Amino acid sequence: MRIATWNVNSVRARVERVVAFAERAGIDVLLMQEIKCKPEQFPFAPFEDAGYAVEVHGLNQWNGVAIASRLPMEDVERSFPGMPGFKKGYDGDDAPLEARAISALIDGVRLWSLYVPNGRALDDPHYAYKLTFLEALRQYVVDTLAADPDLPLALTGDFNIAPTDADNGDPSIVEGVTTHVSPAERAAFQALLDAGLSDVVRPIVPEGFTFWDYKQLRFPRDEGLRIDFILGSAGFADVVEGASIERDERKGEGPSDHVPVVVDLSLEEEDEDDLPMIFG
DNA sequence: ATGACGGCTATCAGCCGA
Repeated sequence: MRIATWNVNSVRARVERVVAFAERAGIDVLLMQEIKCKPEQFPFAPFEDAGYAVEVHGLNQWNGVAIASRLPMEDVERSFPGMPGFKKGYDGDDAPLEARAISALIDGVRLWSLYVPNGRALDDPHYAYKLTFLEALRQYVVDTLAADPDLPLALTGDFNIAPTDADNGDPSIVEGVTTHVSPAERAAFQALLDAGLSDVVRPIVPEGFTFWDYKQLRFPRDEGLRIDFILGSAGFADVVEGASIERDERKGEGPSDHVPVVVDLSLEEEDEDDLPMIFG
């Protein structure tokens, strides 16, 4: 099974690019973030024509997550237990939820497509929301793995954190000045790992960014950030047999500012591509 | 070229993104 996570920065603006990539790369499950639309606005037809069913969680023009799969999706969940909400003028507990998390069980693997809040600025309420969101996510992982320690579980998506200095090549992102690199954000990311997850891509792809700002020639200068991850439980990491960061998807006409991150899993059931061509 | 930001709507200005 080949999965990919991708912040597409509006699925309507580049649906042809997104579906073409999924087909060309042989993606079985595409976990999308920032679809920027409601379900009734989602361009289902190009996905369905390519053999993908799609589960969508979108409330308005902001955020939005979806999963396109050509394998059966079971037990779809929207938002994770304990996920906080956010809205200007509301405080803490009664703020409505945003569309930042969707999950499905596919071939026994619990996959999440997550769009972690940006944070905006260190003194912005959105920054506190980001840290609360990450702590709730950590608690979800702890509870889920306590109930089922062997579960193949993966958190995929845009975490909006550059965990190490090597993950920050953008000179406008500075510790003490901007979000994405603060000690508190990095500690929250580390706490997810301490809860029983590991970055399954980094051991295979040790270098490289997943995002380059549209501004300031960031891509040609390779001044990007590594902020999109696939974090897997032990039961997930054990079946990872390959990974890639699809840097070429930042090139050409109308790219997203993020590129896909891909992982290959070796699951017993799925061997069609490896069998000899006995039927011609 | 990988080249100076792009997507959205309560649109032609303002918000959001990282």
